[in-house]
Amino acid sequence: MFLEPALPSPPAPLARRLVQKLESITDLTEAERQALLALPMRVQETRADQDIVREGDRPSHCCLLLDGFACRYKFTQTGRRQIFAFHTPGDIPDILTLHLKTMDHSLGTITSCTLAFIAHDHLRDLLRRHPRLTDVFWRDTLIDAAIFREWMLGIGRRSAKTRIAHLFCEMVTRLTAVDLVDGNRSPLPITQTELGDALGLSTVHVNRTLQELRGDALLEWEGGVLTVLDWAGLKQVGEFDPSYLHLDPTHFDR
Amino acid sequence: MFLEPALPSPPAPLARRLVQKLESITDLTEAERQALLALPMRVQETRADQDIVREGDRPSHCCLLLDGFACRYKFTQTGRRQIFAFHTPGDIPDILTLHLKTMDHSLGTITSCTLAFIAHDHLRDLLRRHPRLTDVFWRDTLIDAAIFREWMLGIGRRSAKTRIAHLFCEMVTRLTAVDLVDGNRSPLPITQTELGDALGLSTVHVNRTLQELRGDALLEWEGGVLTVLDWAGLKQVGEFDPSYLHLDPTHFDR
DNA sequence: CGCTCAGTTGAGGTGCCTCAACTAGCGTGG
DNA sequence: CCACGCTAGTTGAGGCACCTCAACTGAGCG
Repeated sequence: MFLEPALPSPPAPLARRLVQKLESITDLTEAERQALLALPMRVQETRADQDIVREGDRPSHCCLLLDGFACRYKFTQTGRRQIFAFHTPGDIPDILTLHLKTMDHSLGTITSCTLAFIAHDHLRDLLRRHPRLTDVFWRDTLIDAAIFREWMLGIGRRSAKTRIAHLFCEMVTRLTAVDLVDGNRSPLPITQTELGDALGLSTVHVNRTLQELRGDALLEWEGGVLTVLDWAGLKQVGEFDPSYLHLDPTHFDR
Repeated sequence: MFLEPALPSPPAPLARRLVQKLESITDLTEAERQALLALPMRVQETRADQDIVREGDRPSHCCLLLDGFACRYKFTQTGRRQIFAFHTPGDIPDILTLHLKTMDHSLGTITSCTLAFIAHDHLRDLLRRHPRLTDVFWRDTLIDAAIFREWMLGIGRRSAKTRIAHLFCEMVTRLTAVDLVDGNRSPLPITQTELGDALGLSTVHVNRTLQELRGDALLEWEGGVLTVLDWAGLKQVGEFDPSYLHLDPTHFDR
C-alpha cells in the first residue's frame, strides 16, 4: 500500500460534512473525528446531470458529496429509469465500491456539486487504524438499506399521494439531521420527473398529485425549496414514522 | 463479555450452510472457516408462518437460517404487506441487529424452519478475533441492499410478467449458489399471495400472470417446486442479469 | 367428512399511464 | 435587447394494467 502524504492541507476541514453526517447516526470519539478530518481527498466541482460513476465501472476511489444533490439509479432494458436514493452533503453514496468491485448501478449529480474523491487505499488504511469506524460505515450502509426497504414498501403498497408525502417527510428529516433545513423551508432541488423516477410514477401523475398536496395546504414547492405548511398533516398523509432512519436521538430530534 | 464454552459440540457442523453461503460471495481462510463453525449457537425448530423477530423488537441474538424459507416484511398503516426479501439456508436475515438496535421491520418463517440463534456477544467476539470477517458480513449486507435495489427497480418500473420472471431467476440463481437446486428443479415453497406481497401485486393478478408464463412454456410451479423449462427464455422475459448478486465466480457459475 | 387454505375464475372498476399540446421561465447568442 | 431554444411544469383526453370483490374448486388433514 502506497499512501502519498495528503495534498497541501486544505484551509477548512473538507470532511466536516462527513463527520456531521456520521454523528447524526452514531457517536464518534475525538480520535475518530480527527482521523476522518485528516483523510486525503481530491476535490472537484461538477455540473448538474453528470454521471459520477456508471454501472459496470470498477472505481478505485469513493466519492464524498460535499455540496449539492446526487442520486443513484438504474435503467430497465426498455429504458425506464428507477432512482434508488437521493444523496445529500456528507454522504458517500458509493462506499459500496470498497467491497463490491463492479458497480451494479449508476451515481449521478442532480444539481451542480462539490465532490471529494477518497482513494480506497486511504479509506482502508483509516479503517484498519480505527476499526470502530468500520462499524460506523457498516451501520450507515444498513441505514441505507432500511431506506431502500421503506421506498420499496411505498412503491409496492402505497398510493401516489402517500408516497410523495412520505418522501418529502424523509428528505426534510434527513436534511434536518445535517443542518440544512431552515425552519419549515428545506432545499429540495429535484424535478418532478426525478421525483417520479424515484417513486415509480409518471411525471404527469406526480404533477397532478402535487396539486392535491398543495390544495390540501400541506406544502409549497418552488424554486427547489420545499416549504412544509403543515408537518403533522404531511406526516399523516405520508404515513411517516422516522424509526427506519435510525437517527441518533442524542444528536438529533424533530 | 462472558463467553460460555460452546454447547456440547454437535455431531454435524451446524454453521456449514453459513460457511457455504459466505463462500458463494467471497473467499474464506481455513482459520475463518473454523472460527465460523465453532460459533456457539442454540438450535430451534419453528413452524411455518411464525414471526421470529418483530418490528420494534430489540434482539440480543441473530438468527441463522439452517433449513427452510423465511422472509422479511412490513405493513403499511392500512394493513397492506410488502415483503422485502426471501431468505434461504445459510442466511442471517437479522444481522442488521448487530448495529441497528431496534428492528424497523419483521422477520418470519414461510415454511417450517430450523433456526440457530447466535448471541450478539459471540458474534462481536468472532469479528474482533477475525476482523476480515467484518468485511465479509459487510459485503453480505451490501449485496442484500443490491437485491433491494433490484426489487425496487422491478416494482417501480417493470411489468408484472417481467417482475415474476425476474424473481424466479433470482431465486434459482441464489439457491444454486448454496447448492439447493437439482437440475432445472428448484425449491420455491411460497404461496402466490406471498409472491404478490413481494412484488407489489395482487394475488389475482399473480395467478393470471403465472398462467401466461406457464402458457409460454417457460416454467412449471407445483408443490413448492419450480421447474424451469426454458432458462434462456425466462431470463429474457425477466430482463435478468445476475451481476447485482455479486456472486463469487470462483465458487459459482451458472 | 367437513374444515381450511391455496389456487382459480369472472365481472366490473380505477389509479395511474401514454400521448400530445401548451405555458412559462431562463440562459444564450446574434 | 430581443429572439430563440431548451427545460420544467401543466393540462386534456383516452386507455389499460392491475385492482377489488366474490364465488368456486380441489387438495390436505384432523
